[in-house]
Amino acid sequence: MTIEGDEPRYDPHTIVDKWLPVWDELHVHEPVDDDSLKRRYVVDMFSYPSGDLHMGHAEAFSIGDAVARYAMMCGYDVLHPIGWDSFGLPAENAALKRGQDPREWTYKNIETQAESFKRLGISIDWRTRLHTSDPEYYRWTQWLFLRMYERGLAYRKSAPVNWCPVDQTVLANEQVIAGNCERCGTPVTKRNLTQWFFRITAYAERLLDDMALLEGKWPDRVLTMQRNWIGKSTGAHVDFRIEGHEVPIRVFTTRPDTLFGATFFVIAADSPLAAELCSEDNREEFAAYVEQVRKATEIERLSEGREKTGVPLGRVAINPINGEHIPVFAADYVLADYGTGAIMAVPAHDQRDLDFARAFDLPVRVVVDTGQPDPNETGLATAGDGVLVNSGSYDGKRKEEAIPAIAADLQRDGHGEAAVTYRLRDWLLSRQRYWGCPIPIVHCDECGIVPVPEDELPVVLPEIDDYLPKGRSPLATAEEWVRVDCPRCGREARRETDTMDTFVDSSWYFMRYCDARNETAPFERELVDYWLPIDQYIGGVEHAILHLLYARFFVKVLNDMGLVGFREPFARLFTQGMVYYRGAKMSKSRGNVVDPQPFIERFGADVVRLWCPFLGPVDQDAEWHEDGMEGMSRFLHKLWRVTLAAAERPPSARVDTPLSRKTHRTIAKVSDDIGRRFVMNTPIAAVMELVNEIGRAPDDAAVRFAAETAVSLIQPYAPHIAEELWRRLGHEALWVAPWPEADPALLQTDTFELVVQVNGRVRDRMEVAADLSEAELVARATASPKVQAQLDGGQIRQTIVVPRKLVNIVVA
RNA sequence: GCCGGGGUGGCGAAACUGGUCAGACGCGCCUGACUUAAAAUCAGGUGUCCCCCGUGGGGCGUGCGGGUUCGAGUCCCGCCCCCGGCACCA
Repeated sequence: MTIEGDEPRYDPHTIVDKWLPVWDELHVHEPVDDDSLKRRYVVDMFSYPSGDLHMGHAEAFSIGDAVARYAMMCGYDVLHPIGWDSFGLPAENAALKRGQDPREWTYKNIETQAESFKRLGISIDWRTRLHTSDPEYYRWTQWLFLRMYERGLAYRKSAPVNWCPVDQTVLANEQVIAGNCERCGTPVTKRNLTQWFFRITAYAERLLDDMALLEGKWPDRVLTMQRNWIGKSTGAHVDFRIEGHEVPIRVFTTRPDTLFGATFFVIAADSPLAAELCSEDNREEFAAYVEQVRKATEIERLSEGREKTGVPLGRVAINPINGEHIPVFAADYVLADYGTGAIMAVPAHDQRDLDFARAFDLPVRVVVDTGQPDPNETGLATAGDGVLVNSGSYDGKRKEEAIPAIAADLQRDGHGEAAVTYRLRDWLLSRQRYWGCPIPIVHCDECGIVPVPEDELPVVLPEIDDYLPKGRSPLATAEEWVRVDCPRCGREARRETDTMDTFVDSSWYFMRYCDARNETAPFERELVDYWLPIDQYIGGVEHAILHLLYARFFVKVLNDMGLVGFREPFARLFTQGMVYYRGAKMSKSRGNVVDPQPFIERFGADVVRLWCPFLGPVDQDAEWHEDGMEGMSRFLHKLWRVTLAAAERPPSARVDTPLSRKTHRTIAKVSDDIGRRFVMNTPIAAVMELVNEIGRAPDDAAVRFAAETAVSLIQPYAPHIAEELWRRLGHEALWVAPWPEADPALLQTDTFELVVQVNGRVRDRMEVAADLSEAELVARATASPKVQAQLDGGQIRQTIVVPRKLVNIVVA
């Protein structure tokens, strides 16, 4: 298997077999943690072990590795870790389908994937390796949960929550995509359940504010998506007294200026408040309505243009600003968990309220004159600017003056105040499934909710026989595990049987990487502060508001706890597009995965690593195809050929030849593309161009230098062939070789091709000296016979000179 | 409906701040070399139409219609189509 000597042909496999063990043995991909070195922390979003890697992974990790290797060659001490997000539903579903233990299935897949990463030659520091389903890891997930609990950031409440009837578990809002379950696509329904939440809403403002730190460093669309998701709106809280009810009911409105136009009052039908307020006479009708609402899926409920429905509650609310009595309804167009779950309805100025008013024949009173036609006639609510009417002493005020004025008056009179509300809701973290991190809580009849003492962590996931989801956690069937002495009073108590959402596991893994084997803490602050924030985080757009928001929240909490010294985890984010195949996103669950392995066997890892990013701009979606991978293989053969030929030539010192100039331009282009622009297809194309030039100019004095440079520049993408060719060029290890630097003097040319235009159309081009003055350039241009022919005696009205580029002559 | 992204050759795509006849690089296709032949490999050509035997020359071309400019794929206005996100959030 020796590769010494002069094989005429490039054989990818012998090269991979030669260098992989060398890299491993010499630990070349582990940082040296030298304080004097500039450092880079490059993280690819970790993988979910639902099977072997597919081309989507291959693309993502090719990009990440190119960034990591480029940074290494630029002299950075690079930490490039790896791990697996190994808890989660698919393992459990697969286990059910095959009668296999979720553990076995998961860890087998992890091994397969790890092997694939190795075969691809990704520059990973394997010492960081972690799996979120290892007790050594989830012990600290539980520990963090308890710290959150102590701070009141983890709590239990009964609320209407999203329920997936197929997966038989609750879901966070972020996991409901257009009314469907994120994982299985089933329409989601609502249920009133007691569940665990993280108080992410307490951080809404800071999550929003700190986006200023990310501006320009994260893709705009991700920031926009997060901003929309948090959904801040400013307005006022207004308290309405309900006749025969002691406590006033508070509503939120963005339009306190329309308070005089409130002609009825609506409470979310599925909120406890509606049931509480319902009068005896209306109870039957109300119960039937709530039943109907509960059964509707989220998708039906949200569909636009749907008839407004609701029932009267037989109650009267009193408008605090004018004492007016208005009827109270329960309806499902008001959401129980946004704002206060109740609204004042102003049909003239809100389309939804107007639709309801027309369905129930309720009065519509215009209180802001916008100059638009009367909503009573058009059926269209008016929302624009205008002047207040029918509003007592506020008449004549403009909308924007009225909003603060009314809010201030409400506050003065104790009926409300200016307020801010967010669309973001608390993060529902408990799941009624087996394969997840157990929530470290004990329920005691005497003491209530009792946290598991720290020294008893981890609460190990018990082994059970039946994983089948039944609407309550399968953990409940592990009776011996559930039964436990209360840590506080010692009486018999029961363990919490819900497990955590996997997004909890993935909210802190990138910190654990820095201290993956720590047995006394989740990580040491010093180590984490050394590497984080992550310099470059790379992953799919699909996590724009799930993982990326949750992780930001976690880091802010840890920062408040003094466990880390930074507020944002990901200084720079790159989101690659998704890889599609046969019209759908490539994924195991859709059954349209393309396995890289056969291609690695046929063409070698380098070709696969080059081909994925070459498919198109990596930030955009791409349709997978393999026509062209062959061409990539041809390119490497050509690189091999021209480099071995160049290796025969004497070393080329700094010479000024066409090829050396091309080489320097290529260095500048590739460095800029990878380092600044973050594009991956064009640097590969640029190296191809250079290699073509080398092939065409085998006798150029700079040929050896050009070949050496091509080998260096391709290293981030094709490290194996690069390493081998580098040695054959007579050098030591490529991984310690510096990234080539472009010589500015050789980027510029002494002459350039001057383009001569007449009236904006190119008529001639000529090679001229670079140091000619503008006047001289114009003189040369006008002297051209072709230009003269075009001028045809006409008057020259203007000449435009673009330095080093063109002269444009404008004639009448 | 609202918010993003996009529409360029037979195909994937380049053109980064308006400036070298737009189309780099790769695929495909065509031609040639090698071969008895084919495959593989290598070299060259390849937007489109018109005049011309050819050399050469000219016109038209970046979803559609306008505009700004000496000059527009790039900027502005108005449309059409595709993809993604959000969607009764008061």
